[in-house]
Amino acid sequence: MVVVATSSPRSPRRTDALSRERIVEASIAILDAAGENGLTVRAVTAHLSTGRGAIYHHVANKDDLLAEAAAGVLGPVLAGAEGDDDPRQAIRTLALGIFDAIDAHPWVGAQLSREPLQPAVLAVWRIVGIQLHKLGIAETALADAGSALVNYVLGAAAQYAAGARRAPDDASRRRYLERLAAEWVRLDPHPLVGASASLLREHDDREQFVAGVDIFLAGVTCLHGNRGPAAGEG
Amino acid sequence: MVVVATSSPRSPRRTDALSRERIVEASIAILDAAGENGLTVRAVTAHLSTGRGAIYHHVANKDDLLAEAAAGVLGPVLAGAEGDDDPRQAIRTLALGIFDAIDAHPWVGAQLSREPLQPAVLAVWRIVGIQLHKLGIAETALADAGSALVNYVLGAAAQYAAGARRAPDDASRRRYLERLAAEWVRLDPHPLVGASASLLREHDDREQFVAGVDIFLAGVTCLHGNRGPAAGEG
DNA sequence: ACCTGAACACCGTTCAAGT
DNA sequence: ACCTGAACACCGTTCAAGT
Repeated sequence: MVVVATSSPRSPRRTDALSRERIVEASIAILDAAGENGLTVRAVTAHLSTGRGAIYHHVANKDDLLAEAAAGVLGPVLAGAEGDDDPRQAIRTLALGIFDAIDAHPWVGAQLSREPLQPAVLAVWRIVGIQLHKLGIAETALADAGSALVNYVLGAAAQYAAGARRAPDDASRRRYLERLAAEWVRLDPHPLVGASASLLREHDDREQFVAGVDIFLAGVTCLHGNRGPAAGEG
Repeated sequence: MVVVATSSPRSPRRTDALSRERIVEASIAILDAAGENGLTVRAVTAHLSTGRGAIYHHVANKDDLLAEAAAGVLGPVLAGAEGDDDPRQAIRTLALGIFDAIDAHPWVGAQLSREPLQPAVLAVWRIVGIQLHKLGIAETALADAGSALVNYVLGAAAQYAAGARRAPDDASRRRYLERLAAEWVRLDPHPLVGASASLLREHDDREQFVAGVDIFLAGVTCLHGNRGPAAGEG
């Protein structure tokens, strides 16, 4: 995108002139600071020092605003995720990029699960499809594996983000997990629950997330074994 | 739960007396008929022919109402999902039960991704954990496999529900997929996209969903191979 | 063409007043 | 104790009036 500057020596124009970009930028700032409930048309227009109705000249409605904000966050992540030689590594990189973006902007998680047609989600489908194709998966198996992987990545990232929203810093996260573990064992005397609860306190969301990606990759490889002997099917 | 009836011959009381159950019941009916945006305190109280403030004697707030409604839908599904001999089959049954519940009540999908601590979600964790334990998975591997599976099931079901919300009946679903496939190939000339787009038109959400569960189970089995030779790790 | 801000038709929640 | 419904403090969106 080329920006042509007017060549006046001291620019008389302020950084004015509402635009879709400026509106989306302000929305992202508000969402990060105040969460999804904090995003109101009044907050956006106040942030931009303009009238309440002004944004409707550049954006259809609030849903559009939210979708555009999510695309603004994920755009760079998705743009940088195509060029890796090893398909497995490319998928891990993409998944972790999405995880980190949602971790930094938790409201993105809910937004991605809301609208399957939005461009950012379609881009994820595309990248996953290409990498799985490189692994030798095709036809229905490709569709099944692709949807499984995309749904896991988007679903899990949203799930972790929901937790992160409730516990923004490390200390509150520790308290949160402590409370969850305690309530867990209180509700359920099953010995397995006790063991899981103590693991819960120490686990790392990001590592667990990518472990899930690896389980998927192993499953895909196993079922359509292009590497090692295939496992039997029940 | 035992209901004790007053023994008057012609009951003078109507089916009155607001209760948490009646309020949740009305909320589910409204959510099914009008979607998540249709659930307003005014709609609920009108449906129950009472004052706007009445429900606050039985329910904390609107979030509480929504969580309780989701629990009301999933309760029976989760209660019936514990007793199967084959762990893999038990997991498939649970996953499909959740899928069908969300398919019938799409608003449940978004609700499950919103609050990780809600009882219904904890019940899913519990059941999945027990079944994976039966498969011989333990410790960190159990935590990783459990979180992967739970996140896939909840995430995927929510994703499919988001699609179903936009295309309630068969005809509109066909049009929806047709539009998506067309736009897909228009945006992206990659040959892989063309093949995927035609598969998209014929695929069955439910079958694809359970295929994802199977990929997961295969991955878990492969990585901690208690059946057949384990695949190597890169 | 773009912006303003009052006005409209809604919300969730509270609370004095009733029974 | 439970219910009522007016009142409060908000919303998203529209639109005549301005520049």
